[in-house]
Amino acid sequence: MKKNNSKKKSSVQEIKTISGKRRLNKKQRKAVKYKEKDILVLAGAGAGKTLTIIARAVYLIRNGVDAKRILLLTFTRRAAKEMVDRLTLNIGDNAKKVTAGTFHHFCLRTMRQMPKRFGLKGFTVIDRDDQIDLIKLVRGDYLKKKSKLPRAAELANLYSYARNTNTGILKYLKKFSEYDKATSKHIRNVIKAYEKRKRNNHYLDFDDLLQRFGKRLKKDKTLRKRISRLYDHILVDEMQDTNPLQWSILEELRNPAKLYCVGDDAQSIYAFRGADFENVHSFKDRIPASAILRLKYNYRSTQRILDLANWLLEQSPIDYDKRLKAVRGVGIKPKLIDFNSDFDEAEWITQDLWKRYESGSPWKDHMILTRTAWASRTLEAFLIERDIPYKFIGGFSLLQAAHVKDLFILIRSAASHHDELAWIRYLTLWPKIGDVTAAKLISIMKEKNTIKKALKEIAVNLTREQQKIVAGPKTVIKYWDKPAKAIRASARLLTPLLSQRYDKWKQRQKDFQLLVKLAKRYRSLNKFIDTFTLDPITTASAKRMEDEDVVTLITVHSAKGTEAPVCYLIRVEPGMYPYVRSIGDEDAEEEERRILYVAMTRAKDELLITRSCNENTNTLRPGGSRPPYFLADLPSNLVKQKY
DNA sequence: AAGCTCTGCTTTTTT
DNA sequence: AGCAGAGCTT
Repeated sequence: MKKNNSKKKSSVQEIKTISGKRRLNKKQRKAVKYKEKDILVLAGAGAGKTLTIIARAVYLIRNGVDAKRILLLTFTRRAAKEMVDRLTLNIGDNAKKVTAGTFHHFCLRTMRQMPKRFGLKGFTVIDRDDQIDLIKLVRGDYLKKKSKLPRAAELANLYSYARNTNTGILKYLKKFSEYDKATSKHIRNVIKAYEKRKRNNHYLDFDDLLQRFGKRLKKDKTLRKRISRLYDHILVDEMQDTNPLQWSILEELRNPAKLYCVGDDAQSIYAFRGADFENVHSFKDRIPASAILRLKYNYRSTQRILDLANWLLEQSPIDYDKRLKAVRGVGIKPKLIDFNSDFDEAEWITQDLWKRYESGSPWKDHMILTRTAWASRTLEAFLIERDIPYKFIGGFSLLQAAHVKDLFILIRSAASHHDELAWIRYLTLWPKIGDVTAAKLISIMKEKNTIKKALKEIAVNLTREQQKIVAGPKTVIKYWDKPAKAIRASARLLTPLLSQRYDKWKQRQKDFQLLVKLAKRYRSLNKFIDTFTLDPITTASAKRMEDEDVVTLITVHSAKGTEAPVCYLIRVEPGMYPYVRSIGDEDAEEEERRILYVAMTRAKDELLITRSCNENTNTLRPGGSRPPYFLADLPSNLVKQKY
């Protein structure tokens, strides 16, 4: 198979990357070739976490491990895809045999393969928006009982957080929230009602994917054996972002397979999702026989950039024990540039981008990092106006656009007449039908055991003009195995309705053509729906292909694991770092520091920090006291400041 | 009683 | 841009 000159097994010295070959250093090689059972590789930003995880897989496969027996778990879909691409670069098509994906993806896949073993029959995966919609429905019932309740989105957050940390909801509320006892109980009741409704509809929300999987494996020893025996090696990326629920899944999977985890506690920025860097700190306590290896050298950035990042972490009360050392040399000092408004800021950035482009650097060498999707709106408008090609990553996805959701909901309603959420939304699209009528029709449909009978039954209850309502799902059913056709037909049917409902219709309609194009890749609508629920494609990234020469506009959270020669951090203002909503909560504020740290350490050669400190940002707190701000006491020698 | 429309308010991060 | 709630129309 693979030729080996020496008798020794092949060892990995070099790994191919998009930008060329990378030689592993001694420590990295040690990690990659680790023979004993479980290992945790702790590495600072840019120290080659991804590189070593790829190298590990390559090494294993070259030394005879069947690629099928490697499970590679990542945190985001993007990371999974990148890993597979990089693996392919090194070992070719064998890479496709590796099971790679997010925790959610892996759990869903396995449960779809053997639903009965997990106590499931047909089920629909619902995303966060659906979850909120369903909570809204039950929340409405409880609101009548005349006491206050948090909003649906807040309820979803509380519930999700409690589950991801394996905590009961009441216990969680007592510990981490300000709600009094009565409200807490009220909240619990709403959640119980939500769970019941969810069961009746055969829905699984994102957390169910993990929880159901983990629980079943724990209970059913035969099942645990069956699944855990499929893998010899489990590679886990971004270990610091795993939460207790995910850890419990790893516990079930990890024997006899060996664990190889990489992480960095200074980059833990998903606490809001229950991420717990105890999974990193307590690794050795949980698995006493394990090894921990630290990688110190930074291969990404130049030292001036790291000096600033190091300074930021040193300001923290937490000792991260992470002084990043650049291998690449001193480099250019980061720039800090002040503007009067976000308009001036956006204008300057677009000008700077053009200047760089015209002097020969491609668009794709530039990344713009934003704390929130919303905060980059001004800049986005400027990018469009000044004809700078860009893609947006993070924030809103294509599926979240109202009109796309409407179309999806039609397809889902055709999939099952028990899908309450889909039917409510679909029916209320039509004139003269509000939630009351919709609820009536849905209860009529519930009685029937096939969708065809259900459709017939509601047709009887509709006026002549309203017969079109049933035509929608009927058409979709007809084209079930031809997703592109089904979507085209649905779009045609909905257009008269939707064009009235939404302005800028022409722009929105383009998304439908995009969907048709995407749907062509799928053989049936089932797969299409699943994929889109779990991996929502963002509008901008769907429109542009991966390697196109475009500027990347990205939320810091999505940017983890990526890099670019030139990085702009925009709106680095008081109220943004730390973000206003985190102010007052010590842990949350500290997480904000790590977010800024992640942002800074994305830059390879140049880091440009921009901000506009106007009246708005200075009056964030009533009484005029200044909010905490990470760059408040920035030593002037660390950056080159401009006005 | 059900549906519709207008207005003002808020706007994190992701699977 | 989307949501909740008030008030208006059918």
